[in-house]
Amino acid sequence: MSENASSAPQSRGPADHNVREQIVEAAEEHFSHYGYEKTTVSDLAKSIGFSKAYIYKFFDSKQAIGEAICAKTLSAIIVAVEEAVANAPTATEKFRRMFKSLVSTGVSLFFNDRKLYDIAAHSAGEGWPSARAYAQRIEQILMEVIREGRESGEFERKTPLDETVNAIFLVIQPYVNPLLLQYNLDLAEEAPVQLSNLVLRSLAP
Amino acid sequence: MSENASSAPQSRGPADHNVREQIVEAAEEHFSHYGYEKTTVSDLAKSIGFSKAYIYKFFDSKQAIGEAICAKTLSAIIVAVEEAVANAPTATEKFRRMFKSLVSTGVSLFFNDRKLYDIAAHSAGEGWPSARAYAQRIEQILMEVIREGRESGEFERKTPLDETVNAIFLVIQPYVNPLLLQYNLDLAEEAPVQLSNLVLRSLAP
DNA sequence: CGAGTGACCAAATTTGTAAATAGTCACATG
DNA sequence: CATGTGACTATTTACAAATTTGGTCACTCG
Repeated sequence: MSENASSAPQSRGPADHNVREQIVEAAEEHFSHYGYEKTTVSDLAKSIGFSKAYIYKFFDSKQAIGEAICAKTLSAIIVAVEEAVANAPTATEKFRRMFKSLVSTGVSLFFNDRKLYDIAAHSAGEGWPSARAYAQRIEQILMEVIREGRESGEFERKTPLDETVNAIFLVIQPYVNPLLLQYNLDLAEEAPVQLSNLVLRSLAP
Repeated sequence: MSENASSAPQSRGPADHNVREQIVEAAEEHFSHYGYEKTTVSDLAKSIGFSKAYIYKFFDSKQAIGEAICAKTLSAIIVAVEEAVANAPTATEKFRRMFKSLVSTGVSLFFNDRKLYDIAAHSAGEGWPSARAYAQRIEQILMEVIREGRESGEFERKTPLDETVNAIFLVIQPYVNPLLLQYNLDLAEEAPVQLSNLVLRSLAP
């Protein structure tokens, strides 16, 4: 939603009409169908009726295309989380729903769009900008929730905010980071509940 | 230290003299040098002067040998943890040291004995008995520490013990499970401190 | 009978090589 | 000049043949 593909409309390569978007669309379809490795740049070019060389006028590399669709995938998760948080009455409940929706969206990505999940996991493993932005946004939302809870008196205020947020971020990391989630799938059901309880206990005034 | 290799001395295969031990010793050396996959059971046999077939009188499979040295590796970590816990005055401090020693021993295994670490990680990923026993023992020690803290009045007593232990186990899991630790190495320094603080806050009466 | 093995097999792994792919560039074309 | 491309190369990948390896068993030897 921020520095995504379709944003930055200013001339970046040659014409800006909509070729870049076409590439992204084709990539999204091919990647989610055949996976990142199995789709070639020529496939993408062919499917939008251009030559492979032209693609490189819009993206520096195949990986850059992967980045674009990875960013799209991850920001869909963020949107789900934002909605979940927005609909919650208290900070306590915001945290619970945030954690839960984060995990369940991730898990459903894993089972329903494995190919896209794999890209996201790879992205997280390599520290691509899309993954960094994702993690950063989550931390940001988390901080807003904690701050709200502190202001409303739900949470304690002694511990430095940064420290609290950082620690909680560490707790949820294994279920939120696509690279790690896949190794914790068997805990995806219980972890959000159990860990929310623990975290909220640690936040008690 | 419990149901390890060299225990169970009763006749298991043919003679019990010390062939089994020789195998384990040779395996430990070869595995840590060349890795599990790169050492063949013929290598092991040759290095102790027997034929490959004879090895199978003592172990059902190559994996069983891997299990044995994996169990040895993991129980070395447990020993370090037990010492750390034993030397701590309070339950609070026991928990801090337990977590810290668990991580630092694991990290040092990763950097100093990568080949052995890889076996442990594989073991954890496949749910081998050695890894299960390791996790179980950690949970057990954790429970003892929490119980002690509850009895001494350091920790709260309202939450069911099982639930508390389970949640804390989930928190430390990513830094304690060899399969996961390797993806969290960059956090190995801060995580034990930050998370200990959070957990102990959640345990406050 | 207990200690120990060579020979054997199916499955996995390595190896060598032909084919495919990411990425570049000089050049069309209107 | 803006839009677009075929042809080229260095590097990967895909694949089949050849080798190795995990595992078994009938057998020897004392």
